[in-house]
Amino acid sequence: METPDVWKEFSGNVITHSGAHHLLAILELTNERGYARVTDIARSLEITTGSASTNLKSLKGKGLVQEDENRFLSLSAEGRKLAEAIIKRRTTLIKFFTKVLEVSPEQAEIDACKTEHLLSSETTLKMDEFIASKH
Amino acid sequence: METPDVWKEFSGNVITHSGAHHLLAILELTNERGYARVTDIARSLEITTGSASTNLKSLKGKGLVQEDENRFLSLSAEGRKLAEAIIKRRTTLIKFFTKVLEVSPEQAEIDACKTEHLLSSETTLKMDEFIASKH
DNA sequence: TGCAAATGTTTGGTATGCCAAACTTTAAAT
DNA sequence: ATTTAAAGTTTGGCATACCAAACATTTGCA
Repeated sequence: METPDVWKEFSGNVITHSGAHHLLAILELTNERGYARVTDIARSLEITTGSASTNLKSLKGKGLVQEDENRFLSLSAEGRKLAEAIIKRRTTLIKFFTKVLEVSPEQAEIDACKTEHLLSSETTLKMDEFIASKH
Repeated sequence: METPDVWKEFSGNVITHSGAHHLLAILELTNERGYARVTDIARSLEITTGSASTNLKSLKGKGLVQEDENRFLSLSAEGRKLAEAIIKRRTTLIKFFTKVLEVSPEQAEIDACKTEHLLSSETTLKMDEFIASKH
């Protein structure tokens, strides 16, 4: 039978798919180019600057993103922690899907991308341990 | 670097989390009680009948849900196929998480619920094969 | 038959998240 | 210095998806 308390947890996720990718974009852009502006993030995610501007305002409001006097964006400590956790999850997922399950790299990337912000730390940790012990 | 064509696939899913659970509710209710009305689905998912009514109208429009002259709802052939595929995925995921990864049953259920409509058939098939070969 | 309860729909509100287009601001280049 | 280009924000529109509350319909019982 349905278990409503479980299915409704979907909407209670700490970060949305879109939000997660904005954080990742900031992290990657600053690592690769040294800076991340609204335009850079919009280009990276292939959305309009208008959408990026609105989304980033929301992330700023949540204390995950900061902006300096020259409009350069960066992650707050909390945002950075979140982004790094997601990257860690993605790496684990892709490794697990391709190495353990022998899923094609293309599909593994898509599945990892769709679920990296949703799977619990318990499950990804267990995947990590599985890889470590058997491979 | 970001791969926007991949991250954007999230929104291109065939069915949303909410939609999936409406289909599952219809399937389970008809199996267990023989019928499914708007009220039954709303109660099952713990949403208002107003929300259920609107959501089901949309699913009817997509040809996944049908309604007879007495307002009893049922799945179309396509809707049934989709719902059964999701149930199959959920079963596989829970089994894989608990048996292979040794994730707690509670967390396995939550993670399965969050990702059952998102993971590709390739990945879930590989999980199935893994369970079959090693357990 | 007629009214009350059950069932179902609609409306207005909130929130996310995308777009296009208009607008403002900032920076650069002649 | 003025103009043009780049960068950023705001607005209105669309779609999903929830809610509460008002409204409509149907059903069942007295």
